[in-house]
Amino acid sequence: MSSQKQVRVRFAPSPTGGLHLGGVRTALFNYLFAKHHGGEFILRIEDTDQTRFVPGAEEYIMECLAWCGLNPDESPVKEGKFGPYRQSERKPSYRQYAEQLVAAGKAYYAFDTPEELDQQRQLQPNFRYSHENRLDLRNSLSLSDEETAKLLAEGAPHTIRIKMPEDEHVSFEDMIRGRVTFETKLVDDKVLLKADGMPTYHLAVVVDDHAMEISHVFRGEEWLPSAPVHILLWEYLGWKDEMPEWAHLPLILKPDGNGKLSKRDGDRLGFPVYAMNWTDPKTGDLTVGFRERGFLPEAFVNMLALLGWNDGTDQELFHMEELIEKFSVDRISKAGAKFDFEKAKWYNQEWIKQTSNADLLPQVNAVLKEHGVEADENFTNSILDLVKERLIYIEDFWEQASFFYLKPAQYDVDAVKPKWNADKTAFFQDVAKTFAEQDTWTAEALEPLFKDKIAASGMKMGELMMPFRIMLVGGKFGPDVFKITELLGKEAVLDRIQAALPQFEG
RNA sequence: GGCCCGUUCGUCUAGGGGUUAGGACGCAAGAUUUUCAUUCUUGAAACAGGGGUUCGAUUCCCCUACGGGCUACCA
Repeated sequence: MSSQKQVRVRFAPSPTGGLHLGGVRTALFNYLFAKHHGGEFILRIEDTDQTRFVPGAEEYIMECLAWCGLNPDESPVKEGKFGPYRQSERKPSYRQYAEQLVAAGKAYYAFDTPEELDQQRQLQPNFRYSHENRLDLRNSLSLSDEETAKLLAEGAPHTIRIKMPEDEHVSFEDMIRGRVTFETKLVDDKVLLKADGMPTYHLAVVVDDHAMEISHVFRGEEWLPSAPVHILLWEYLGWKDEMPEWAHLPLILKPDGNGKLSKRDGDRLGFPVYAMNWTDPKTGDLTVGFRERGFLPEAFVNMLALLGWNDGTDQELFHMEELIEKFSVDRISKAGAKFDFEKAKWYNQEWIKQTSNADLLPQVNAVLKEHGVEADENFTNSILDLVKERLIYIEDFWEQASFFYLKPAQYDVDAVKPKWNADKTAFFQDVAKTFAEQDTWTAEALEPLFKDKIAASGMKMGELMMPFRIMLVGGKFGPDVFKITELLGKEAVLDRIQAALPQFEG
């Protein structure tokens, strides 16, 4: 039945927590599945009255998705036929369905206050609101109809809870895990509608998925224990035949130790956990995101897709089109995956190598600007050719190439001074003189010139190449020294030789 | 505690009744190089344990252990 359905999938983040690795990956897998099957990807905001007012949170989510290239077909900003796309704006329908369940005997009014329930939990360590004790608590099952009617008429605060069957098995076929079975007697009577009239996730997700004709649900494994509640709800609401297929994704775990990856782990271990910079609305603390840390979205998405999925070959680098084409649910692994930041960095490095200069240049220019440098694009483009494969992050460009733009502020004198002598000074004065007269300023022309002089001087190559490099660069690193010489240009090279010599002699 | 899910190198994983158990990251060594990086080559490194089933189990089944998730009027 579902195989004939239009594939429609949704991502339903809450606006309170920012978009971390797990969230983006859930969005990604939803997206890949939908697009692989030519279906639609819908963004629904799972907000409530309390959480909807986090300033900018919704925009943040949409910006993250856009950065990752996961553009929803429908969303709060791109409306379609299944709106509204914010849970807070769908409020009226939830109560109606909850009442419908009560009328059908599948749910009931519960008048217990949170305080009363807390008390129960104190008394009984394993307290569950369930068939075992629901008749001892204050609800429409234990009270007479008159009492219930009276309480409702008085406007007594109440919730609506699902009435779990006493002894049934609920089972379903998970697309990733196969058949999963639960005993209803061990599941509690979850609250469906809160006293404030807002639905809990359990009610909202079922009502919304039905209204939006969702065909497949991909969500984190942490939802697996509440799946029986959702399955029963689909059934009780009379929508059993329209129920989506389920897939519970393995969790992303801490790199060290155990447990779900959290924002704290990033701070502790020095890597991002959010797609983009995230400011905690409560504490005001800023957590650096992958984007700001210098990740290419292609690398970020690629890395996330391969965390728990592979195409069965040794291929590790995929662009989005390829991921869509090759995505397949039965290649999703079952076990949680520890996040490895080293591997994430490797993906980024590989993607920088793969990305054209033209695409990289705007970001490189931004890095230069941060350091107060404005430069000719062609000049930067040539430098990029030289240093591209050394970059793990775009920001590394500055570390690897700043000497092209700025004369070294200090030199690694320890590397040259001890072995310096008057012959070397003379050698470089001679080089400077020859270079000054040189017309063809290319690496190919300059290199033989320089090497001939070395041969003539009787000194060793290493004794003179290294000082030359340090004159130009400041340290013992960087690309081919004659390429640097070429790009720097005659004037700058001569200037740097003269600037460095006194330092080496001292 | 209860329920549910999981378990192949340190990490991400491929594989699957008979394999030298493959790849990648990281690590180590070597080659190249005027430096650093890149690149290339090589190396160390894994089937959680115990029972079955079987001629044969890392692969299938069960148990145990371990890990994780959930157990809110949060999602």
